[in-house]
Amino acid sequence: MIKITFPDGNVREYPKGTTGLEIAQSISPRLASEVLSISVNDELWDLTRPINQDAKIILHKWDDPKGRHAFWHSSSHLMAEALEELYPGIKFGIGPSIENGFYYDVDLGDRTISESDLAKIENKMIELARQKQQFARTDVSKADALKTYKEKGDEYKVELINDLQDGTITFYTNGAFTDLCRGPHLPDTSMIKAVKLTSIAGAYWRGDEKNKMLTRIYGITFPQKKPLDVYLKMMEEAKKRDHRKIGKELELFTFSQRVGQGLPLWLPKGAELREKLEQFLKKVQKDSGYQPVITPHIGQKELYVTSGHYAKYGKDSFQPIHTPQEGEEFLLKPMNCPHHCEIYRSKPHSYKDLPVRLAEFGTVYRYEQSGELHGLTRVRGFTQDDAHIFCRPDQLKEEFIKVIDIVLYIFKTLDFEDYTAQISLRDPNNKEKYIGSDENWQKAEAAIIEAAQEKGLNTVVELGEAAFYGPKLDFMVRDAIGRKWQLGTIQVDYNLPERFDLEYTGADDKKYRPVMIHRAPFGSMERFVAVLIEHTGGKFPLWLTPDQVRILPISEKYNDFAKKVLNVLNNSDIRGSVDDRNETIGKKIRESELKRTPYLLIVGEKEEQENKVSVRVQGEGDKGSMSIEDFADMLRKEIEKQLHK
RNA sequence: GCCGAUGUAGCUCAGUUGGCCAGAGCAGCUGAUUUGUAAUCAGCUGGUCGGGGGUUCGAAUCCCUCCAUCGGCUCCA
Repeated sequence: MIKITFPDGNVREYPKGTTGLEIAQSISPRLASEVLSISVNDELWDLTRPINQDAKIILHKWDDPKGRHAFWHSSSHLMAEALEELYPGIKFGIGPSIENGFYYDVDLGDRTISESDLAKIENKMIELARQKQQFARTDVSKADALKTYKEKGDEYKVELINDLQDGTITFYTNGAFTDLCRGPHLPDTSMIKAVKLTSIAGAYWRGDEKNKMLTRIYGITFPQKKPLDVYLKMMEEAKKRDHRKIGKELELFTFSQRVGQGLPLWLPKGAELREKLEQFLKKVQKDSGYQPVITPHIGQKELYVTSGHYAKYGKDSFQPIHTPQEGEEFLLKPMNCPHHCEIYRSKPHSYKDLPVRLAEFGTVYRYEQSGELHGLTRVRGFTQDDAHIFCRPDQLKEEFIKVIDIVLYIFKTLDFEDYTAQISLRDPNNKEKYIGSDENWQKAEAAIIEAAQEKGLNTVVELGEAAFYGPKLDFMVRDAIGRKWQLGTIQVDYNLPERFDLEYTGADDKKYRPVMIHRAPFGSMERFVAVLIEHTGGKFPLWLTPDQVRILPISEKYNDFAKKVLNVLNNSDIRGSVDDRNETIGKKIRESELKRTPYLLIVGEKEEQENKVSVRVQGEGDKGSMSIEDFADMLRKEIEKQLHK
């Protein structure tokens, strides 16, 4: 007998060689039908693999990423089996599970697959899944594994196996398909009930553009039909919320081929929205001791040679601007930090002055690869809500915490309730990629980790994701339909103060080096507005929305009264407009509803006589009439509540 | 930058195997109507079919090339 320890600490005895599936069956048949994979002593296993020693186990179901991982990984093998049957001789790269589904990279030789072939593959997958094929695991020696794939002529698998250690190699077989795989897999294919192949794309073998481009087929599967429908609905909803679509509908921003790729043009409504966001953050920053500064859009090449950015990004940036003066070169600024360093240098600093917090909504230009550009989330000219904090090393953690407070205040105000913080540290095995001393890196990394802990942030640590000059803390938010976005960032930098020879005088009259913090709570105005659009579906909070109120006269006879109402509202700092067109009230309502104007005021004979307005709330309908003052008061209270005043 | 797809009026889209002056709805303009909670009616204007080149008696439709957009890959100071 062996002892099995459950997550709650319970211990039960089972015969040696018991499988995860049998353990699940011993608890309840229902659990056995739902369980997808098992952790055995923190290692992810197949449910059908015999357990021969005492072990700590966790059973993973669909609600657990480790359960879905097995499900989608098995689905990827199922798709491979279908592909091999439909396209004999096809070669396989890798086919992992991903956050939402799975993919497989395949080399089709001379053949091609298009979107229209996907249904055929899906049907084949369903057909094979119904055969209840078992996933059989076999240990193979490296020599045998190589032999198998050399005979099959699959050079990709051969390359993968060459990198593996003998004794750790396993194959999995389902039906006619055998694949090199670490597992784990489902007991059999019958659990895969709903299949959707979502897209086809090119992907380089091993992500290297020097290698051959393989065809990547993405898909997602579910244990029932219903969650697939829910998923497909969610995808549709995401399409509806696409900021590029809503940005057009609400006339927030546009692009022009003639102006150039990735260079957004902010339309009046969008500019107004963006301005509100800026004012909001400026107020918060003023209260937190930041000092606004303004710097030019270009700087001498020397500036970026000093900062080190020229060496690293010069080739891939907008190229230098030349002047009539021979040899003179300027660069469009790709970041604001060097300018701010020069501001710091403009006068001597005492330890008593620190921290110095310089803030600027600074527009920067980066030559992103053309294929990278995407709506407002990835552009070539954008405005950072940037600030640089110069502080003493002993102030670092406290300053870091203060920045976290600002970020969290913003998230709270804009209803981003679900967020995590990613701590990006350097890759300990690849230290030469980074600049700065070991000691400084350790200090900075410790300060970030401690600050995040003290604020009780939900964090994940990523090694190798740090910037080349320092570690960072990035905030990832989930929007209203569950998608993840990276927003604010806080970065520690020991490098630029060194390069710009920044200093302050200590109490002992000696010179010291300040530490620099880069931070942008929004990230960039462009990206933040894009995420905000997708999060809200274009229904912005009242304080932020460009048009808070639209006044709709029943007919032209009441235009004068409508203008009077608008006047009263304007005097209460409420933004609005009158729809004085010669249109029916039904049409005016429809258009304003589609523009997502939060409040519509309908005014006609009745309202004019009683000096009242009829209120209609966007998406909710008629709310009856009230006096203009009461309405203004209601809006004022709503805005105060949104801004936590 | 790489692979693949797409590009028709301000917007959303039709345009059959290459064949009469390239269509619709919305928007816009003009007129009628003066409206009570999601589209009033009528008329009109508007397109070198992404740009350039080619094949053909004839090209939105076929070919080449450039540009842009979309889906990925790589990248993201």
